[in-house]
Amino acid sequence: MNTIEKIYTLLYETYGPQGWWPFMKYEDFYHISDYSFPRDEGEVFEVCLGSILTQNTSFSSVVKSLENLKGLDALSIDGIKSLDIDTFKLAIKPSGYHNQKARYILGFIDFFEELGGSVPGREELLNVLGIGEETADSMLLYGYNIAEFKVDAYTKRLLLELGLITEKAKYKDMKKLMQDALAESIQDKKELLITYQECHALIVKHSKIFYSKKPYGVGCFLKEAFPLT
DNA sequence: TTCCAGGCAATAC
DNA sequence: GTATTGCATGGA
Repeated sequence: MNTIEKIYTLLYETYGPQGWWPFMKYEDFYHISDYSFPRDEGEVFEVCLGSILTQNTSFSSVVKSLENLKGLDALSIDGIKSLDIDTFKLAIKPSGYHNQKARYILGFIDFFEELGGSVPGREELLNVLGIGEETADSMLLYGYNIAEFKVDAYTKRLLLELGLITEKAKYKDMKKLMQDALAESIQDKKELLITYQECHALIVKHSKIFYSKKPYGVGCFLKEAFPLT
């Protein structure tokens, strides 16, 4: 087992399955151990919407925005389109950058509707204003069930602290590192997809505890298990 | 009060 | 291609 696989195993044994993506219709927003989601276009859109809203923002703030939209009966494409722009901005205000994100979301809706239910390519997504590498991978991984590993600030912080990358590592470097390592002993496509989904979620779960404030990694059992590997 | 959150685009070299 | 800056709110 390679180091990344060992890290994943330790995290999974510690925290259990996370069951991302969280959905608003559930009491606790998650569907632990149920990987049949998303199961319709509306849920795919909810993941994409959340992916944009959560940019540089805590998910608890995103939940507030989603609840605002739900309260306006606007947690859907048609719902959002029925709102006037100021009402929409106000609803997503808790997530920050509401002026930008409102533009991004409306632009994405146009793109999403043109897809007509087909699966967008990664490059295609990256051409949409407001969608960068992480957001694209978030949509593909959790919205479209495509095995594109999602790297975020936590992932970099953790890999850095464990000495597995250098400060210069780019998004695509870290993504390849994670994907290749996790794919090493997994042949089944669905199992690999679920592993990518769980792994990112577990990294966030773990990092919220040990890598949110400096100095990073104090008390982190991964650092003890893999001292400067 | 400061720091950080499940980033991205525009701009300047 | 790399570095810097603006975008904004909420919680610890």
